[in-house]
Amino acid sequence: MTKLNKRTYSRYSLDALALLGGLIRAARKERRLTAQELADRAGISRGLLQRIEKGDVKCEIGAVFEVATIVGVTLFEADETSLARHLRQTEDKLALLPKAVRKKTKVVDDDF
Amino acid sequence: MTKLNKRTYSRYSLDALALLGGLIRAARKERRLTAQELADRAGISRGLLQRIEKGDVKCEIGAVFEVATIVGVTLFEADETSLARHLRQTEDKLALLPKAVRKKTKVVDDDF
DNA sequence: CAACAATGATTCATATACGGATCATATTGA
DNA sequence: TCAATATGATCCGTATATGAATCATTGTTG
Repeated sequence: MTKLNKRTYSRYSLDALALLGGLIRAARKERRLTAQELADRAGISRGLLQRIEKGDVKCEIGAVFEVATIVGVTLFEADETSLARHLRQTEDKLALLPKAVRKKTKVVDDDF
Repeated sequence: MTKLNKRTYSRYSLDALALLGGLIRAARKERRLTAQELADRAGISRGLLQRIEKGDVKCEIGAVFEVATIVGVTLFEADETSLARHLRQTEDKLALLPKAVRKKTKVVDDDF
């Protein structure tokens, strides 16, 4: 079966991605790191780093986050401890919500 | 040639990714969206959404950002206009930095 | 300016992320 | 409770992202 489903991206997603790439690039230059050097540190190829800095949508998010972390671009403006705390809070919040979302059956048989 | 290079990820990257996935999941439930519904809106499969909410490092960053955007999880705490402004500022900053990083030639002729 | 290093942009082979299908389990509403 | 639905977790075929290699161009330093 041919898969011709082409994904679409909102303007916001594209801008956010471009911004993230730009921040990484700026941080790398500030630290006077070669593209090759940063790529090596992150365990990726120079080509992939190029695409990341361009804001390419088709990149492993893990690779992008790793590169960002290495050059000090923080995604959540939070240090590790506060990140872990935030993680727990999110988990707690999830515990309060229903575990499955059930859609109402169209026909409402409403005899109180 | 077999490629056996396994990537590594810092604790921070993994936590940040898990947090992002958790935030997406929580936002989805708050909006009472089924996994299938959100996946459809984002133009991805339910399986991929599962991995995204788990914080899987191997996902297209574009897909993750798109899902996050749909449920209202903002990465940069910025609306679109301010995002665009931030983008320009980053570009300006880059213009000030040297375009290429040149390493000092450190090669010492040490054959003796 | 000359030599050299970094970047940008290709191409290609291959590892792999993806969609789709399926099944089991969990959860909800009646 | 029961039936219906959502979720979780597989497996598989295929589209594709990745690494590696290469070349041209740009930028840097001596």
